[in-house]
Amino acid sequence: MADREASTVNYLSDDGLVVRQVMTSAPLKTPLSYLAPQDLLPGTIVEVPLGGRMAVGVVWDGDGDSNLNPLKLKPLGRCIDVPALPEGLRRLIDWTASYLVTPPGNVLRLSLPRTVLSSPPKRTIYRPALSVPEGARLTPQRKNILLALANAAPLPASDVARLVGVGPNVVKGMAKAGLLDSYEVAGDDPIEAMKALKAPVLSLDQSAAVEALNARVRASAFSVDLLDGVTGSGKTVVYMEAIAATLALGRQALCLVPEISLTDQWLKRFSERFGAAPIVWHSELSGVARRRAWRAIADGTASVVVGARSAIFLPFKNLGLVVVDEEHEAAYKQDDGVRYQARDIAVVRGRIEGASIVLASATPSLETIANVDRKRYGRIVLPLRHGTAVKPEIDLVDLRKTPPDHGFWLAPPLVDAVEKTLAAGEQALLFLNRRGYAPLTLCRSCGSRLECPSCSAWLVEHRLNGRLVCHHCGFSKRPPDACEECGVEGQLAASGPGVERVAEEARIRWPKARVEIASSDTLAGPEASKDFTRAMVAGEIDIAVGTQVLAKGHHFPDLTLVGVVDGDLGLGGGDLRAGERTFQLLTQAAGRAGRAQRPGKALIQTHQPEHPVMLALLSGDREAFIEAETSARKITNLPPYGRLAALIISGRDASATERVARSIARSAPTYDDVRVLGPAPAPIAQLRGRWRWRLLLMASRHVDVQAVVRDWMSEINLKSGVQLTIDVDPYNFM
DNA sequence: AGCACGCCGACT
DNA sequence: GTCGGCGTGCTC
Repeated sequence: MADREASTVNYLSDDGLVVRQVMTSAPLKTPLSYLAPQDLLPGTIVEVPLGGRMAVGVVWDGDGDSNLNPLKLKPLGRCIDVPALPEGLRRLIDWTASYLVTPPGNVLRLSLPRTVLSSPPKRTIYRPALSVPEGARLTPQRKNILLALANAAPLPASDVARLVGVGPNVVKGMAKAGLLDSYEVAGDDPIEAMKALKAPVLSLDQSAAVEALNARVRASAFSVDLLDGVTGSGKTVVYMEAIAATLALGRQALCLVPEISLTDQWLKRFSERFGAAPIVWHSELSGVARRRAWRAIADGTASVVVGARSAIFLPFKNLGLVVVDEEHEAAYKQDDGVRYQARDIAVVRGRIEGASIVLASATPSLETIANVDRKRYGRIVLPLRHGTAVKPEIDLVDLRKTPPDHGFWLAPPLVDAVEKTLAAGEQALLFLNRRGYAPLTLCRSCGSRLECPSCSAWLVEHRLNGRLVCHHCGFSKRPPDACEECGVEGQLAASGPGVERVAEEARIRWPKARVEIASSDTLAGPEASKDFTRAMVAGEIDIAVGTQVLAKGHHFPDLTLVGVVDGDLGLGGGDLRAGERTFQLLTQAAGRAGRAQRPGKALIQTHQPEHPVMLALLSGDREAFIEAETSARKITNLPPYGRLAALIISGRDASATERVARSIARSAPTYDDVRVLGPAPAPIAQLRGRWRWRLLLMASRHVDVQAVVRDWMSEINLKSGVQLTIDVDPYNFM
């Protein structure tokens, strides 16, 4: 770094040590100062003494604190054999910490998981010997191995064996006989190289979109574009070409996906286009896979990564493109720990790295729409391809006029539609975004409800495994025989439907139909998910009853009817994005119907058919919905036209927590353009045994919310088990 | 985050 | 009388 010679205060004259800043994962406001050799580059990962132990840290940028006495500083420890943290990522960590009002060490932990620090084991790899030794037997198997290795990089025995279809001992035997040379190298398995294979045939619209995106990529400068196209318009094809253009420039590409379970079909298409699988990154990766991916991304050998939100903090060496698929998905917002929004972080990273950002969605978020309107983002519209997919016909079922029979959940119009679908030999999907059998169990004798012992939430009955489950903390127990309040037996009644109960109704109404449930409970793991998809495509299921895991991504050619059991679910509550989210989810769910040659139909059951969301769904007029929602947010000064920050005060002691919340509220800032609401008990007042109070700061868009919050927090001294969490741009108001 | 220091219950 | 419970506080 060029600034070193200028920082004379940092020189310790005699032994050539300088003061350097080192960031550790300790939740401190700034990095700490240490004595370091002059030639140590920022980004280097080192061990440092910290509070009587050795901690891992990253050499940070900038000079040390000149107020510290250099003679009292400690020297840093050994360097760790890991690629350095790139400059762009260091700047991103600083920016993110400042934006979220959280210690940068907390953000660093997202970029530097512990598992990547371990050294890869030594491996033995093999290549053909330069000359064939005398008397070595050349069996056909051995010949094949020599042939396979002739033009390939040296490989470990197991890989050679797999390539040729023999056991690994054949390879080792050849090394003993002198036919192969073996040597040891350190490092994880190398990454397969990508090469652009056959370019796809594109429609005219798709070609135009590809041209526009690739011009952005080739400019090698920061840009953001909304790729706006309904399901079936070929968004994936288009942004894959942008990835190809990025690879051609020798830069890396990242594709963010909201849930990693969606990537199966994506990975297949990717391999067809690029001849190798991309690196995947998500929370369930094993230690070895994590280390291999992280190091390959840092040293630049991994050129394409597909990952969940945390992948935005990976140490890319030369990032040229980030695609945020389904950019409107709430899953991009992390809702505990460091509460970041990966889509927003992607845009910031694009600015730092000089990269192109592509936000892809059929139902863009209002935040993105606002940025398009402000001309900060470009917009590339991808119209529906003619002949390949048809918008489903959407109808509302007014539950007030045609209610379901007592004890049932499907109203007569939906029952009729399912019957017609079954008669035509086609498939129906009943959509209900509620897991389990019944969301509530109540006692008919005393009226009490079964509640979680450590959360203020109802226990959800799951009949498939015979338990009552808390969806917030995971607590579960066997259903009791008698009411715990009044002791009366046999009076506990399931109330309301979940997918299991709707499936039960479907089996009663249509005993011959093959009914399957698809929720995160029944489709846990990629295998179960693949099985279900296969059975649907093969026509082995007549009626699928599913939660939102079914609403997206999959393509079932014989599915022609989607029934939304409770369209109003999610419209209530104090969530500012309730309408937007319902519109997006129901649009997606309805979009499952009739994607192939057969026209589809979607029926949405609702108690409020006059609600703007329902009217927008009915007319298929997305723009009208956006306009109405936009003007409502403008009037109320809510995002994206105002700023929000939530303060969550939590603790095990109910009254101490309330006291702290009230005292924080009393010291709230009093500026124009800033309002503070609360404190109010959180809608789920107790979660995992902790009582929670909330404050909401609302400000105009030009207010520096972070500065206001930092200022406010500087006067607050927390004590005695009460914790304060700051959530900038909150999504979750529970 | 870790880890030490610090004051109150059941044990060799 | 100690061993250790985890509440509070600091880390260059």
